Amino acid sequence: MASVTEENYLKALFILVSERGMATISDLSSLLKVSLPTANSMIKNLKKQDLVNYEKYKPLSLTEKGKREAALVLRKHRLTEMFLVTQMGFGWEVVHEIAEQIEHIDSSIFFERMDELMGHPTIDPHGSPIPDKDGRIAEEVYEQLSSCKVGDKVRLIALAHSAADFLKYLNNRDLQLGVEMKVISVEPFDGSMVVSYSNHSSETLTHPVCERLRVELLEH
Amino acid sequence: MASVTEENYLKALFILVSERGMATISDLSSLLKVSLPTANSMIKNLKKQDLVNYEKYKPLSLTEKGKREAALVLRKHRLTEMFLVTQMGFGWEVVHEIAEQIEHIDSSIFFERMDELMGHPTIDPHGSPIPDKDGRIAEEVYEQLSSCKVGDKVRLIALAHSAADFLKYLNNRDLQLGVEMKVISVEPFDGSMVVSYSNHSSETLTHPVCERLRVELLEH
DNA sequence: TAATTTTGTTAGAATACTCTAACTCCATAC
DNA sequence: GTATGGAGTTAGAGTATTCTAACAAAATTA
Repeated sequence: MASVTEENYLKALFILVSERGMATISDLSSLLKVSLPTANSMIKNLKKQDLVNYEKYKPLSLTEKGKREAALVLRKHRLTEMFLVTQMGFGWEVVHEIAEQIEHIDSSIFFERMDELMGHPTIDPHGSPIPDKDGRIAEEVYEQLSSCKVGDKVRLIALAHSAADFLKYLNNRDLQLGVEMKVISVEPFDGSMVVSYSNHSSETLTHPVCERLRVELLEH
Repeated sequence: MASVTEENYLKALFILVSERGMATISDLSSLLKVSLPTANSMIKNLKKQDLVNYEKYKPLSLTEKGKREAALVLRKHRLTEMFLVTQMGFGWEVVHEIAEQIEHIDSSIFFERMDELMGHPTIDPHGSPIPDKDGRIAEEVYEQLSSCKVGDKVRLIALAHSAADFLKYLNNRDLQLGVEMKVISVEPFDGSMVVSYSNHSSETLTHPVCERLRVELLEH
């Protein structure tokens, strides 16, 4: 079985590829905060195990085997996050850190019991899909809030990132998954948006925020 | 902070010393299933960090600092075992394996929340005391069943070991913590005992089993 | 296209943990 | 009291993961 380090590389690769369509060694190196040669040699190692496709100077991808391994780690991560929120009462802004560690626990009964206790959830507390036991994962087909137009009514479905700072920012504005929002105006210069929702009649969100909010279009 | 490996050495040392009064490098080596030279060099490393007292060819002990570190790992282990049993519905025979991994998670809020959700338990599912946040641990003052005499009435309070095989053996005989037992007879030859409890009127327990059952004397 | 910057690679080394082989110390048995 | 066996030690090496330094390839910019 893959080591903790290897699992982290596979997971990072999986996330990079699903977010940007591709990944390079320097993407990995900066995401995992290791030097370029370190990432380089780990990639060679993973290639040898038939977990990544790799040719010198070419972009990286996961093999089927690698995808499956990565998705199973992601499954453990997201089940854990959901467990921490729904069963242990943690806020969504703290669970990522803990789940980063628990995702490497090697115990199928532990995660199966979590899954069972929660009634087999399909998304984590940030709206990301939880892969199934075979490593299959639902496509994320949501739009970014930043691509919406003035007048659009949308529902907040998921977040593209789950850094604590970002989640606290949302907490401070009462922005939770499921909230229905209306786009009041869009600033062409910097892409910031003014939106209304619940009892917030006019909240300004900067472009980096709007990019990370994934929404379902209700009407426009 | 101590690495996972270091934590395992400290915990092993703590348990050996509290069970046998002392520990040697070969005790450690066999408990942790590493070679003697491996244990030897790790002990030198721990001595350098002022976690163990060690002089060449002499028995080992933990420094105050080492005891505290070890007790905090044990706290995480035992809180986890209790959580797995009381909050997640696992049997006491499977929790040790999972707790062996979770005890190394570095997150005080995680374990504090466990503790809180369970109402600050003082013992784990096998009757062993849970050290407090400062690493203080209650003395275990119980007797071994093996030291009891014919006619003694006792209550099962704790187990000296928690290997799955042993716990399944107890499960098969409906032996749980709290059960009141009476010593019917003792076989001088091999130290095995016949006891009665609940709806078991005559159950034979071998000496290794009786040694591992910790009891409180009710009357004799 | 030539120059520059970014990205990727190789070489060589450090740290943590592990091992086997070979030797030494020490307690105990005769 | 010496021989012997178990316990402890040292030396030397291997694996996994990481780094820096130096160089090469590819992409971008001028």
